[in-house]
Amino acid sequence: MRKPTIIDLAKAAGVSPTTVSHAFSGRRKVDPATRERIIALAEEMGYRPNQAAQRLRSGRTGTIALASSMPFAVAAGASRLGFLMEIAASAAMTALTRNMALCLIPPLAPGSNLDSLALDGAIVVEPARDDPLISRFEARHTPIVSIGKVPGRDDIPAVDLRSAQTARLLLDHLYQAGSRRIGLITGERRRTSYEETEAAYAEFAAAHDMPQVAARLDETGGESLAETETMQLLRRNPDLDGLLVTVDAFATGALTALAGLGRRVPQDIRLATRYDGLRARLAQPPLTAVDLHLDQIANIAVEMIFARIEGRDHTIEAPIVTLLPRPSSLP
Amino acid sequence: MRKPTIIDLAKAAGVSPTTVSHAFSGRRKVDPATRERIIALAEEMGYRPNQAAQRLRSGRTGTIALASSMPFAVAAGASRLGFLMEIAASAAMTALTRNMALCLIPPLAPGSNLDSLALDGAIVVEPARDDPLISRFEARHTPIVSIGKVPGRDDIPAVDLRSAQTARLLLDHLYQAGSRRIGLITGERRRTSYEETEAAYAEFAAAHDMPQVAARLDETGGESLAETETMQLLRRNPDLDGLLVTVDAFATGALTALAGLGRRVPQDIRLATRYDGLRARLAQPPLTAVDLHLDQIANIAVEMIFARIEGRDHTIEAPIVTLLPRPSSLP
DNA sequence: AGAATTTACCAAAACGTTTTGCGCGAATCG
DNA sequence: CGATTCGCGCAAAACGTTTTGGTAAATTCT
Repeated sequence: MRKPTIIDLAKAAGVSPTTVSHAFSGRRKVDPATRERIIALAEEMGYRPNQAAQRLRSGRTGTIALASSMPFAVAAGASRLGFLMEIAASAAMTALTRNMALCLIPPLAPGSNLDSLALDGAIVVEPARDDPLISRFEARHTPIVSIGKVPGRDDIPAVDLRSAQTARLLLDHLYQAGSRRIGLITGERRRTSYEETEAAYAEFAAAHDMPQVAARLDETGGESLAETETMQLLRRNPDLDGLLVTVDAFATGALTALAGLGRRVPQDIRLATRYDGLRARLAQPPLTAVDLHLDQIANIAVEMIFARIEGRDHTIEAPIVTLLPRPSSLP
Repeated sequence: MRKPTIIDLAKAAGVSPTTVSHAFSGRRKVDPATRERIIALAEEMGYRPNQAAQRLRSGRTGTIALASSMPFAVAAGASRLGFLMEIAASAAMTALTRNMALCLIPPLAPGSNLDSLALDGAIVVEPARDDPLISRFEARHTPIVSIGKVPGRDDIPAVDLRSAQTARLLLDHLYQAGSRRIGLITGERRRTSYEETEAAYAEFAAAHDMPQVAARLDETGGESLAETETMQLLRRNPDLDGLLVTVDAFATGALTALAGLGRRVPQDIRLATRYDGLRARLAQPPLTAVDLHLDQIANIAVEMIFARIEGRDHTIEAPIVTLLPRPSSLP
């Protein structure tokens, strides 16, 4: 009573294994009648092609990597959660439906064993300009799909995170909520989301005749760095009445700073961030954020890397982002 | 310039593929000298055994499942994070070092495609008594390791979550912080962690001559259910000055209720929970919790399922839990 | 010294697919 | 009507391991 093989199925259907294979793969014509008979019989017998055999034959490994260059302190943190894990959960599920396994790659311990594991493709999350992750995979000829464009690399397929649009959405919202002097805090590394946000901010500032007050923080600094830097920022620019902070850990750090300075949120100064994670939602007050639809993004990334592995080239539009207004910026 | 195979390596070493295989697996004696020569040569040529071939030959799939019976509302939530993901992240990494892929199994959509995917083993997270997940895997003869014992099933290998000890730790702490009337909130499903906590609570109550005030909530109810139920609990037992809430989402719900009732935390009533997630840490005030060392737990579970798959039976002690006192229970 | 055992290795047969080249009858073409 | 194409199907050769049943030579036993 072992699992039926393609041979068992072929015998039962009175055809050769070849025909069964073609019936499933569609790589050659088979008579529609026989095809249906085979499919039905397969269903009945509970036949599933053996993956190991398929992979051996095809040379594929059935594994795709999910890698992030964000330092753990931000990407995963002491609690190992957030942005990356949210993507991982969705991507893992979608990969499953494709009979692919998703491997989480730890943030690049230098000279790590990354070379030892065989991969069909890699999904890279928010890479920075000249990110070593990218060159690693390229050196191995591993197909890449990026979540968030790779700065300066339009040739690498990516799921757009729509950061420019996100920034405009948040800035317009802060403006409508009454803010006239808005500051910006992003990260130091050159990621597309920061660059687009900064550009949108510059444009917004110009359009509203607003002075630019911006800071870039070291991502490994986390909440505490954001706290001290926000303090300084407000000391130098006491008239700030709005703050756009792209990284959620920075945003909660900023919130602490504001509380320390005695600025009331949202009455004196309004605060908004990008990623709608637990941090944003549980903050006091809860932070206005944007629904990036990360689950869909993750699925799209998997579909795209899958297409890429198969040699097809398939670009899928990223979902539209939507604003999630919360007390941190509401009157 | 394709990847060297065992045959290439055998030729280079002047032996047969058989010998190379044995040199690596150690399943038969080979001359130590030749063995070393082979290993060195393998290193030099960059030989890695082809996994697909190994799996085809051995009949293994190289995939283990990570499954939870907790409803998404609690286990993953709108943000898909928490307990489960924390385990997933660690387990995935450890699995990687074993050349195994970890698959996240979605919480059992009834009649789902679970049967379709081939698994070498499954790690089940905090199963309940008579959990359908368990019977599913057993029906398929898939080896199981449970994180948190399976109630009533001492025959299934498990990594103990030490819930009895955890409960005692928290109860003693609350007592030392001044609480004399402590209430308990757990979940409805019969999970070992609840059962052990309840037992420890009963024992503690008896020892301290304290009346028992306990509630079990529907896990799908989440924060809002916990809020209303906590209200009721306190209305009926206004003298409560301590609360042990095992599920973090319930704990934050309770916190909201307490605020609504005008009870100050920790002055009037002290609160503690079990899982030290983002929720506990970000709550206002931050919640006293316990470090379960989930990363280690996850690794242990992977090691155990791995041993189990290979036919060995290997039990590894769970790490000792440690208290994380926070303002929710500190004077 | 001959028999029995151990050592060190090898050849060949799986494992379950997919792919390639080929055959054969039927349909189409000039 | 002969020649060509097309549709449908098959046999056999990979893909890279591990395992099993061997065989000589070296060692040990009696």
